[in-house]
Amino acid sequence: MNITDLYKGSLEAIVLQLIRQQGEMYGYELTQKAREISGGHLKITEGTLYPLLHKLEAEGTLSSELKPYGNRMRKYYRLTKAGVQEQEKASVSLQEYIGHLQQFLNPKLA
Amino acid sequence: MNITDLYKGSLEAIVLQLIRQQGEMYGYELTQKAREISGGHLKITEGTLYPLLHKLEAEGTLSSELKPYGNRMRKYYRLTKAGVQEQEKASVSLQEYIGHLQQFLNPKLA
DNA sequence: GAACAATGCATCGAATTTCAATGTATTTTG
DNA sequence: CAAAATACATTGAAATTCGATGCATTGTTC
Repeated sequence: MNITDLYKGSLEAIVLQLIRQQGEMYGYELTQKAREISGGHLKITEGTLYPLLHKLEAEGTLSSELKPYGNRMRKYYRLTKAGVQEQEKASVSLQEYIGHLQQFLNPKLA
Repeated sequence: MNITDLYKGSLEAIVLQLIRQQGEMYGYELTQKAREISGGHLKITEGTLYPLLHKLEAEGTLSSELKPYGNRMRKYYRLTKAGVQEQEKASVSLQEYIGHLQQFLNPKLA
């Protein structure tokens, strides 16, 4: 069991959370920000991130816009209106989840 | 995104944690305890739990003992010596993970 | 006492998720 | 100028997870 494995179920919630905070983000930026905040533990691979972003866009949670940055392109993602709702639900779920994890670790505080 | 999904990556750590606290536990008991502590959110299905327990036993993290309870059998699992080490690592990882999740939710406290 | 829910083990196939590898191209750094 | 970083993406394999199913016992309810 690797600490990296723990993040598996929470990746989507984290991505929505980061985009919400920053307003808009591009893929590579998400991988860097996630790594930074997690103290290096959450290394989102491309094979995980891009399919996830595409799925979220297909579902109508995210919208994207290509913007040139010098000679290369960045694909910026932001939350749609529906996405904001989704993110808010995800945020509540995350907080509950954290609370439950703490219960598991420290069942005395029942 | 369902709150249940969040638990995916942390299932193994939670199972080890519960067995550590209780000394020994059988499969069905684990599903009930997990559900209870998570306020009903973590419903570990049999198709998930039993393969996981078997894997952990095959790896030498858990050992099992069949004990009769009335006319039916319960298969009790406990941590091996190696399993205790594993569990301690998992516990530390879980705490770090929780800390990181809180960072994602509340990045001000950097 | 018959039916149904709960307890207790388990497997199986499908679906989903995730990783590692690979590909292309530009920009920055040593 | 070569290597590392930036930036997009796909693909196939591996791992995980779910839902359905199966079997047997025990407890509850009508």
